[in-house]
Amino acid sequence: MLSKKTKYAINALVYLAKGKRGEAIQISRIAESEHISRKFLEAILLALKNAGVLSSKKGMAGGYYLLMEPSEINIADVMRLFEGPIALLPCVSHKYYEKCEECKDETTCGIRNVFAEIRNETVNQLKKATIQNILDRENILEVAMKSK
Amino acid sequence: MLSKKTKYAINALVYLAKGKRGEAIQISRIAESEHISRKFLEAILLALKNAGVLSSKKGMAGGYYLLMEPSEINIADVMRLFEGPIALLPCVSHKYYEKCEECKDETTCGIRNVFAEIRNETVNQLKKATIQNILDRENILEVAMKSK
DNA sequence: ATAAACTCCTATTAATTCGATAGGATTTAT
DNA sequence: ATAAATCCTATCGAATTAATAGGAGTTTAT
Repeated sequence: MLSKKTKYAINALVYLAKGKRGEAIQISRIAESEHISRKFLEAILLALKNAGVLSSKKGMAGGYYLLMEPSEINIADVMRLFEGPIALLPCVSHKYYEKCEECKDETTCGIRNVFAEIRNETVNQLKKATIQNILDRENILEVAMKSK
Repeated sequence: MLSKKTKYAINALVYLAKGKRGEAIQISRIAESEHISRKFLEAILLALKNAGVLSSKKGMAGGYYLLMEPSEINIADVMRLFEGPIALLPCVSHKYYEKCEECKDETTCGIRNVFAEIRNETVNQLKKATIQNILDRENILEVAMKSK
């Protein structure tokens, strides 16, 4: 399961993507709308900023705004930022590789082989899931529900 | 990432599947071979027994043995047993469903829609990954390495 | 200039989960 | 009987997660 940090990050990104591009939005507005602790969200937005996803404007009328296009922000990257590796085993992670303590031979390990495949498919899937993709689905679903 | 519990469970299952069917193998033998704390492994095997994957024989010359076929034991079920839901959000879990605290409308939530798809594909993938599948891969890999 | 309204940053805390350990009860082959 | 195994419950320390606190720094309206 996703940690609350990751979930809140996605909520905030979707919220920002729904607003006007370039317009700075204050932490407290997002926190209120999405029911997130303001101080907790503060740390999350800061991390997204340091990762280059968001940018911010300080001072009065300041706030956060998207730096990347919603179509370029994907769940895989957001998850890596807040949860660490997507791979289920350290020995199949690209960015956080670590040898399994007592693996006799990595090249012939069936477990590793299976989990390597799982990792690859999962990453592909999570990369396809962008913020833009989420917005598009929301629109489709809303239209579909109205015509019911 | 998988917890050590889940990882150890898979290691133990592969170990048991490599041995003779029906033969009871002691916890300490598995623990030694796979470098797992004996007491910790005890709890893991007990859980697998209660889940109907393993069975055991008490007393002298006792131990654990597979109750299910290696081709019927899949990673999805093992993960559910030790990690809980496979879904990344509670609102898209089948077996552990929970409403998201502040979701205005579940039927039009784009986030939910995306993560529902991710869940389905992930479950399919993890169900295909059986213990038998791991053994098969190991054999293939070993043959391939020898001919190098 | 100054005060208000923001972000930025570090530290702390409370609660939960994870990995491991301890010890005795129960069962069974010899 | 006894030795060797599983069964079961309880506990503990460490790590992680979620949240809070407080103030330093920055910008802007007035």
